[in-house]
Amino acid sequence: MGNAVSIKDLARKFKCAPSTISRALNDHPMINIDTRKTIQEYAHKIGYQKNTISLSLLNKCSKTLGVIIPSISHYHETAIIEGLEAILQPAGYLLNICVTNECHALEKEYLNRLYANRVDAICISLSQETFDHSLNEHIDLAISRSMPIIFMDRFYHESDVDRVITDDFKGAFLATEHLIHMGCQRIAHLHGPKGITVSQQRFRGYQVCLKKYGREVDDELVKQVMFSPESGIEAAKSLLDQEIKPDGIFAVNDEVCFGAMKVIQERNYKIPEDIALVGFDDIPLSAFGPIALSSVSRKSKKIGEQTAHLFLSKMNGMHQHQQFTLEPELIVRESSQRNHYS
Amino acid sequence: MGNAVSIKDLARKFKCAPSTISRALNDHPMINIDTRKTIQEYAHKIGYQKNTISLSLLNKCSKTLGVIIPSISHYHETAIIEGLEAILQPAGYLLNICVTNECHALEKEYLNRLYANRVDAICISLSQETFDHSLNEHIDLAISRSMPIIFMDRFYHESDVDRVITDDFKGAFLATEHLIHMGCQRIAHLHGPKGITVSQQRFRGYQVCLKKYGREVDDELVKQVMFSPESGIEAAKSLLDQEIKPDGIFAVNDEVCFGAMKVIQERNYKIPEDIALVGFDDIPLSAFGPIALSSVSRKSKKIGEQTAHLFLSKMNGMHQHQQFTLEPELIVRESSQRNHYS
DNA sequence: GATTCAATTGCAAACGTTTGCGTAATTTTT
DNA sequence: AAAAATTACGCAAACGTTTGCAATTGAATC
Repeated sequence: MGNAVSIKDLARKFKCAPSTISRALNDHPMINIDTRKTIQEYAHKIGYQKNTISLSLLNKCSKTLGVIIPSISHYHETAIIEGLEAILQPAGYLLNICVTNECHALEKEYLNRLYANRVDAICISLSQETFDHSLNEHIDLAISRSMPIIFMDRFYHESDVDRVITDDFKGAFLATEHLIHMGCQRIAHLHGPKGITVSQQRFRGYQVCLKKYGREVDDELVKQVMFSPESGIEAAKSLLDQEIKPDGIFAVNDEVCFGAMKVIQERNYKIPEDIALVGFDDIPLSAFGPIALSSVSRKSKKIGEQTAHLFLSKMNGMHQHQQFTLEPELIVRESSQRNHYS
Repeated sequence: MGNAVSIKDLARKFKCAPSTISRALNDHPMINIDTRKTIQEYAHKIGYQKNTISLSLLNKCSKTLGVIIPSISHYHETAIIEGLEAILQPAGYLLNICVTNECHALEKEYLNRLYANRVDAICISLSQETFDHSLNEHIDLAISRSMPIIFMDRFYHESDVDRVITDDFKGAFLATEHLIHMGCQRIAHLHGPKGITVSQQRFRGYQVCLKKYGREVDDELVKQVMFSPESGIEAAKSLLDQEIKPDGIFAVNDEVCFGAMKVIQERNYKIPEDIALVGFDDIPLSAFGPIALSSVSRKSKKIGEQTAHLFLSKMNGMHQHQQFTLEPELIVRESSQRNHYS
């Protein structure tokens, strides 16, 4: 890559100053129309392409957005990326995507590397380790360097930050309420990793809904899981091994729910008659499994789009912090649709 | 981002030349040990971080890899990204990820934008449109600009390029052979989009295997699909509406297979007794659906890792083109495991 | 006390591009 | 024909960093 043709090369070729070439290529008004045409044609012919690195240096603007996410293996994250790209590609931006695997050290390292590269802003969904140990110096450092930070999903500051999140509380509330409406008496919850905001909010939605309908929150019906089907399997087994078995399960996400579904079917319970199921995230496959899964859609792509818009507004000089909370939507399918209404 | 502290600011502060600061920060041997220490400590204190954009300009090396993929919503692509990151993060690289949505114009645009940003190389999996219309001038342009291009999965040049692919032919062969061993007599194939290499190779593996075992390839048992469950549903319906119904299906990928599975269950055929199923890609959920899906794993993460190694070797001066073909592996689960062996 | 040597530091160019200002050449106006 | 205005281009600095070479300093040697 050391032999790319530059504006200086063109200047030599045309025996003129680099500035003339620059003006010709940028359709500057104060340039002779013939020289402009000649230069443009020649530049196009030999495949000249502006080196945007020098522009980044000059303009202190790299036309690049840094994205730090804990994982990229779930629908939610990829949909966010799709949403970001849908808005930012037409705006001329590129995305630097960094996956932390829930590791704080990596998050810190990436944050620094993105700053070194002077990306125009960083969108971040915090890692679990960052949460668990309330580690936030790296974020504070980035902010003190006046790097714009936009939180997606997982944030820790209560105010004074830009963020785009889903109303997980409401989503969980809707899911639980739906199970109540379907006549479920003993609604279990598969609770996500503790430190993470989304897990907490979903659990809270579940709790508050039960209380609103006069139900007790039974600790035996709340199991801790990771965001994986394996974990859902374990938790479901433990639920079904208990004396008090659930007749409805609200899981922290769809992967967990798939795991639970497998166990339930293996033990010959019927879905949704014996046990109704509702997941979270509305992953594409949830509609196409042998039993279509009910799920709370958190409009993942929209999170990306909204984040992109927030970012663009910041680039346009909006200095006030903005916080968006998107509305989730309950999608009812076979796994929870009963004819029995209470 | 216009107020970042630079080496010049430090030079002013210490009343010395920028070069002294540079040498101090880089542990240059010819620098007084005390000044070095003082400068380093102060730089760390105020959070100075080298601007790598200027380094990119100077060294003609951006420590960034461009990645162009047709989609990011499937396991395969995200696993590739994980593989790339696993190797390239420790090596100090960042990834510019661009999703084309199978659109040629976008692919061309991104290719150009990545070149403008002077990424160190571009890994690309070609879009379907690029295939369908054999559009390759944009690739040729990039190559003529001496931008290193590494193909993943979907390529078009037969030689003289760097590439990392899976042996799709072999994977399809293994899947088909397995269905034959399971006693299937009428093995259908859900054939992916025509122009795409992987679809063609998988179809060829299916064909060659059938012929090897003395079976006819029945056109009625080969249905065209897109890479989606919806498409799998349609194709399965059309298969089951025919007079000659299959007793085994090899699908071009797992999503399609999930769609087919749904139809098969709705029509009360038993899996695997009436119809055995094998998919491709071994997506994580395939093991955890109510019926665990047999599938050909194409070691998606390994593709990313191998691509990363190929890239690094190119960065280290390896100029010869390298081509890697990874071995797929058949994972047998419930959906095809019969007790009947032929 | 003059010379040599080593240890530090400064200078300036380079990477590729843009842009304000100056200037030459050409045209228009008086 | 002289003055003014216009047109088109060049010069040089700037963005932040590195690095070969020159320069300075101080100490050691003759």
